Amino acid sequence: MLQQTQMATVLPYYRNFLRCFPSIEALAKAPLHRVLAAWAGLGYYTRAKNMHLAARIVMKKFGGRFPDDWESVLALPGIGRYTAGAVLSIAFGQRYAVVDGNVERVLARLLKIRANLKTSKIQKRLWTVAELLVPAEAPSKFNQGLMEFGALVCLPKNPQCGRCPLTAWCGARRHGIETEIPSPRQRQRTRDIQRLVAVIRDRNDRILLSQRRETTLMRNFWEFPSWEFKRGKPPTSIETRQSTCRLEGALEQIFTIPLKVRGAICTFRHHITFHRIHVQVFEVQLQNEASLRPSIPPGMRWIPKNSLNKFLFDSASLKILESLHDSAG
DNA sequence: AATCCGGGGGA
DNA sequence: TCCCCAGGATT
Repeated sequence: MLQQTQMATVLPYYRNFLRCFPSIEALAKAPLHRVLAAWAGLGYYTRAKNMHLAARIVMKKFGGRFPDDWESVLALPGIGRYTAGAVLSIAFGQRYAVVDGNVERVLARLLKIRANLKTSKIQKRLWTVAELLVPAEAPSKFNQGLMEFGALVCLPKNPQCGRCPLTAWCGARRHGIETEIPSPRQRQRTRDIQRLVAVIRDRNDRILLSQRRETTLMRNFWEFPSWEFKRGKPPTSIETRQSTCRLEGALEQIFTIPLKVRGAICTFRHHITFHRIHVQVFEVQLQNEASLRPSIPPGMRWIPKNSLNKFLFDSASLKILESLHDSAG
């Protein structure tokens, strides 16, 4: 859970997760959708999938007992060099190093490394140093202490050199360049994506939802039928008419029943990593009021409005749901 | 050895 | 908008 996610963000999820799945066995036996439900809102959902799979592997291959050797731990899905080191040192007291974002920064300042820390050359150096530093005695305390030191004292923006016990050994401090290290990382260029969302209702005020299956991305999550288009630049509000046509075209390809785009419900932007998704939500109605059993594509379901809360949604879909409540009064 | 990964929180 | 976060997998 803590991979690329701050401690304060993780804690409530962690507590709830352990309530839901108090043991490896409980986690392994649970269906994936229940694991994802406990993860919903935390992001990077492949972590949940990996942890679930890892629990099943531990049950099958290690009889439910978490392995305590480097190769076995590292081979588990979702566990890389950092997590393997953390588990082996903290849970099993073995002498392995950890280099997370905090340790990276602390060591880079101590060693006065001005280069990009993400290159494999520098990473290799940082890991080598961390492995030299970690003591055989209480590696758990050393590793956690080093990470905590980075989080509380050797801060990214305002390093607390005034109350740092290591200034005498700090190369960056000696040259007065502690705020210039680590060097700014190069950012991914954000990509604009246009997403057209159809809120389709039937005569009983049920709403059509589809579940993501084909994709590995956010699989099992439910969403409103939607179509995405890559953009060179963000769409403008003037393009609503164009979007309507585009959505109608997409609907025609999927549905055999006549549908009519009524109008826009809301528009908002949703950011995911380096994607900037311009979401346009449209109200869509069944044209043929007489069709009692409107045939819908596989993977889609009519959901009564009052049971929407039983389904797993990502953040963007939750925003749409909120707007529906708002517009419904 | 880069590059990508479809998250979220805080400033 | 920018920056960071107890990184991992893929190519």
